[in-house]
Amino acid sequence: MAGSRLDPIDRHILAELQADGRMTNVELAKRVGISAPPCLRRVRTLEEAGYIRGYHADIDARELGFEVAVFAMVRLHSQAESDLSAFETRCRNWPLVRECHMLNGEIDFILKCVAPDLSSFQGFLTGELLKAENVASVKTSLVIRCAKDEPGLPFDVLEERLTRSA
Amino acid sequence: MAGSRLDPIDRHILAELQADGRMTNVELAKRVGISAPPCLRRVRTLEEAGYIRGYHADIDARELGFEVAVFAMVRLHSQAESDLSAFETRCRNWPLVRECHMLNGEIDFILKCVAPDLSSFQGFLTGELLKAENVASVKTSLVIRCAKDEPGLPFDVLEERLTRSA
DNA sequence: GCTGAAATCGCCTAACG
DNA sequence: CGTTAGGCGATTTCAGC
Repeated sequence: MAGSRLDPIDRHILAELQADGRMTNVELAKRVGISAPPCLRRVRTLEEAGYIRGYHADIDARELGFEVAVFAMVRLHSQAESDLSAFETRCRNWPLVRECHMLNGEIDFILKCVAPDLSSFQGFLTGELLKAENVASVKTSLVIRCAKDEPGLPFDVLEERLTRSA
Repeated sequence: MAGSRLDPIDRHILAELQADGRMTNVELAKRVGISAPPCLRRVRTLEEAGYIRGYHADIDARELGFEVAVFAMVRLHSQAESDLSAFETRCRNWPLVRECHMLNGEIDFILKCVAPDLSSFQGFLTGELLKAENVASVKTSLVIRCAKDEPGLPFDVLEERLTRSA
């Protein structure tokens, strides 16, 4: 099983850094029960192995002036691989699109977008997304309110699985 | 406009910490062009004012053993406020549900879920979500692949807006 | 008010056992 | 993995703009 190449201390490190990515190494070491140098070595290894992709401040979108969030469900005309990846490349270049996931089922892609206000989103929608090549239809849903937005992964679920399979 | 209570240095700090949340304070100070002490004070102020909600390591879900991601579109029978918030509370207690957004339109909520594998997601779907009170229907879409998943916000869009309105 | 300079304290991070 | 130790960063204090 993936994730089991990591020992419990590594998983503990990941869980702590997910919860507080700015924690000092000595604090982290104390929490996971080892001394600072091996702890730092583990963190570096986890970074280089790709378990840790980066560290990011979590910034309040509304406070910063991004008042609207929108999910856009996109259907394409062609689902040929070259057309799919062309659309993905376009999404990566649109700053208002923060996430782009290819889905199974009738919808080809779901996009999570942010914008300062409704009119700037509509500018993007009509001026960019709907005009883009190969886009057949776009259904948008405004986020009325966000009830939960947890950054990472549920480590408790992982631990439960690993102890059960042990 | 929101976000304009911040001066350009504050916005620069936020952008840098969004890009690398583990940057040292002296490096941050160098990048934003002030010395370390006032830089640290600004960071603390931004944290206390709620602009910065936290710092999180970005962990690779697949590497950790979360192989599947799913979007679930949920409709409820009742949209009375007490019923909406009851559903939101349930979502907050489901570890596999990482995001829960209330939407306008025909779909009441969109949930972003992760799971170690399909069968554990289906266990959650049939054992928890579909059984939950007030849930009328759930349409799920598996994420085939993720083309873009940027943490954070597009600061360049913000800067462009602010310079244009200045 | 703000910033920057200096000084202290604590942490980071080698090298070694 | 732990301990030691030297260098650097963090953070307070204080002076200046």
